Amino acid sequence: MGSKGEATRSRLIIGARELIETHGYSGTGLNQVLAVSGAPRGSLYFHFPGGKDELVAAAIEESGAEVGALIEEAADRAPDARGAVLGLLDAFAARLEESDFTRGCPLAATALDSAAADDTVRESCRRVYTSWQRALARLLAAEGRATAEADAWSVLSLVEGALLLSRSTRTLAPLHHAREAVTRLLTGP
Amino acid sequence: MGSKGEATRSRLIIGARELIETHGYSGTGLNQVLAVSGAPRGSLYFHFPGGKDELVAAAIEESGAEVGALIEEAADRAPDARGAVLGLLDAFAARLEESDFTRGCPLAATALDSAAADDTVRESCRRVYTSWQRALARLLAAEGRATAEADAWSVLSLVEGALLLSRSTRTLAPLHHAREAVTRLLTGP
DNA sequence: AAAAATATGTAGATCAGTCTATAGAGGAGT
DNA sequence: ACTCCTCTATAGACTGATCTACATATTTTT
Repeated sequence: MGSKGEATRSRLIIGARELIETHGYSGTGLNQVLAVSGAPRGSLYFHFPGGKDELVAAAIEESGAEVGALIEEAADRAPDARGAVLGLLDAFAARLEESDFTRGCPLAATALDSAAADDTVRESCRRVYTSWQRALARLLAAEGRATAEADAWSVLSLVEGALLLSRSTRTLAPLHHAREAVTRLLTGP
Repeated sequence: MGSKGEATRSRLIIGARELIETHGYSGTGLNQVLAVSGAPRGSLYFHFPGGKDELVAAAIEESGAEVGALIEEAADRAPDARGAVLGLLDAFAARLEESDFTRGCPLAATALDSAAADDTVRESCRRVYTSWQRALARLLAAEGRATAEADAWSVLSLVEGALLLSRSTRTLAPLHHAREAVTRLLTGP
């Protein structure tokens, strides 16, 4: 495993991540990925014998891990679960604004347009979303919240929906109002 | 304006709606649309000189109007805004389950993967989402809720996020938990 | 030298869009 | 009643580009 090979593999995943986040699975061509990452065609099928599906699945998992780390980071920084979610929303808002509303949830576009398609990619999306929900549930359960599992799903729904609407309307309003909603949801019992 | 022409135009939109809902903008080929609707290629460019973008935009608007009617219908049936949203969630849950988790929000896939596509489609999505938010805001304002505008965005985020997650995980859990969250959000001040 | 990785070339399918030809309906004029 | 004319709509072939995947050859690393 030469470091050169790993570097090329990494560049391919990075390129795929950038493209599928904004254009989804079908909207991303391998030629585009190759152009962005500067890798030759042969390298793609050497590192990802499964072709497009394997590359996209790897990109999804990597993006998922990155957001997972973002959740943990926000949890470390904030005094409680509510603060962690607010921090997460702020981080997403900043990302969305910096990218001129092209980068919201890195999985969403792919999760939706591959839902009826390939099993590999769809399964990756399912696994990543579930891992995020579990991370949130852990935070909520750590505060003794009885409905941690359910609340984690609701909070994740709120965040994902706000990202979708903010990106589509090109306004931070949905994300902004999601802050208030999270505060209300995670206050009290 | 023969009725024959209108019928063909309608069949094209119906076919486009079915396909873009599950595969998004990029994932839907015009050949597929033609095959599903049984219309010849020439008819497509006769009724939609703007090509794919114009057809998809028309499909988005029609789907948007249908969901808008669904909101009004739920509002008529329920005693208050909270009940209306719960009815809407139930309707979406039924739709999702009946379609084996392929049909959630009819716009979402297109809204996300058409970020780079022509402005026509993106603008249609933005307009439809905003119209849904306004419909919800009217319901909330009618009950004297001061934060109707903000709450409408939050509720819509919650619904859209739950649809996304339910479809991706192939479970009704997110939609189910969204019911509880809506109840909590729309109870009290 | 053997294995790992890179570098192109190419195949076959599908893509959106344009082109020309033609069928059908309804009105006008004789 | 009949033909002529026009507009609407259908019908499908065709184009050039692009797509994923595979094949083969070359370079780099161990």
